[in-house]
Parts: sequence; structure tokens; C-alpha cells
Amino acid sequence: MSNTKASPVPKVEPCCPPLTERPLTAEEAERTAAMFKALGDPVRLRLFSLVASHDGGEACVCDISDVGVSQPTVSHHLKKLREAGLLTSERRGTWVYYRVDPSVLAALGRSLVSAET
Amino acid sequence: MSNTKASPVPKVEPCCPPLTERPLTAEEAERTAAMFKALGDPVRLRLFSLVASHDGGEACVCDISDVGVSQPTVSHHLKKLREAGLLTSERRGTWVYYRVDPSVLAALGRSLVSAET
DNA sequence: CCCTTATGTTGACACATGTCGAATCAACCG
DNA sequence: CGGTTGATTCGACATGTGTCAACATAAGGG
Repeated sequence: MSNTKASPVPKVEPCCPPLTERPLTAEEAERTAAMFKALGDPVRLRLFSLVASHDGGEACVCDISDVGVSQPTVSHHLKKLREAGLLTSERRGTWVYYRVDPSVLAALGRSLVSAET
Repeated sequence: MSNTKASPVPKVEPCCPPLTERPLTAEEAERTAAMFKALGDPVRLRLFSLVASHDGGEACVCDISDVGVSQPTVSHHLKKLREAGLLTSERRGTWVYYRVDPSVLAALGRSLVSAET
């Protein structure tokens, strides 16, 4: 309402401060670790990669269900990724589509590469 | 040793292919997830951040043992980080020093940020 | 030498997590 | 409607994981 102009986004910090510049606080570590944890399972990482690399950055569950586990398990992992803030889901008719949140992903990555400034 | 000359390191791929350009194979996901998993615990992430942000990129265990868990637990987590290839350790006299592997860290980060090319 | 300090290892245990089959909910189609 | 297919939820189980106390190892100092 008030700051509709080009506000410099004072201290939003979408998710993850850089790991290499100062020690993380307990709270920061808690939030950031939750995201790394979500990517720390092979099946979830494949699912995430399948969604992220799909055309338009989104994919139907039916397109990515072939990762070697049962379909309930796929759904379970997608839910975890959604709860971690890495994916969003939307139902369009019969199918449910998942897509990545690019900003969160980029911020997470930047928390790692910021070392080589 | 045949290739002692200045080989351009053909396709080493230190650890982690980009997640957003093509679906990861099961094997790639396995290896990459292992690193994310190592960073997926709050205590480990704090320990890692403490080492990474310390002067000279290395820290004595005695400097980073104050993260709210017992000392054996700290040692246990440092071992996990070492096994994941994120930290290396070296004993110099009485104290053991841990330091980060910058190349692995950067490669991991790049696997996330490569989306915004 | 023994003793103190600094780290790492072992064993045990509570708890979280990945997995599946069965049941359930949602949308489309004859 | 009833039926079919897609997707999630539920209940259960085996396995993995974080944690600590106790013990072991390493280095240095009296």
C-alpha cells in the first residue's frame, strides 16, 4: 500500500544468508537446513530436478512419477518439497502440476557460492 | 601416468550437475543428495558456517564447539561433514583444524543457481 | 612417568523418515 | 449415475539418524 515505489527491499532475506561470511544463528540454521534437508534425499532431488528442468518450469505428477518408488511415495516426497517452500502445486482439471520457486532456489544457491566473490 | 601434461580436466564434474537443465540420473541424485543431506541438519549447518566463515577458512574444534550439543555430538557431525566431502581435517599438535573445500562448495551452489543464466 | 586437556570412537536409545498397501478424494467420461 | 484414472491421505513397518554417557586415544606439562 505505502511502498509501491521502487523500495530497495530493506532486509527481506528470502530464506538463506550466506554460509561463508558469518556464522549462522541457530534460527537461521534451522530454516536453511530445512531446505537442504528437503533436497537431501535422492528421490526428492530427482523429482525436484524433473520439475525444474521440465518445459515451462512445471510438470504434471504423471510426468515425473517414474523414479522407482510407488506413487504414494512420490506424492509424499512432493509434499515434503512443497512444505519446504521449494515447490508449489496447482490442480488444473484432472492433473496436478508442480513448479519450482525460482527465487528461493536462487537464494539457496547464492548462500553457497557467495564465497567466491 | 600418461596424462601428466596440462590436461584441461575434460569432464571432471566435481560433484553436482545443474538441477534445472536436465533431470538428474539416479546415480547423480544419489551423490548430490548426500551433500545436501549433510547440510540438512541445523547443528551441522552451523558448524559448517562456523568453519567457513572463520579466519583463513579453517577453525579449531575448540573454537566451534559451542552449538548447544555435547562435544561427542559435535565430533560426530564434523565427521559426517568430512565424509560428505565438505570439510577436511588436520591435526596440528594438540588441536584439530577443519577447513572447507571451496571448489566442492561452489560446485554445489552452482547446481542451484544455474537456473538464472 | 602420571595427569590434565583436547578429540574421537563406541554402544545404546528415542525419535524421525522412507517406503508400501489400502483406503479415500477429485475430476473426467460413457 | 457408475466407472475409470489420477493423486493424496492413512496406517503400519523397517531403517536411519541425532543424541548422549562412557570409554579410548593423542598430545603436552608437571
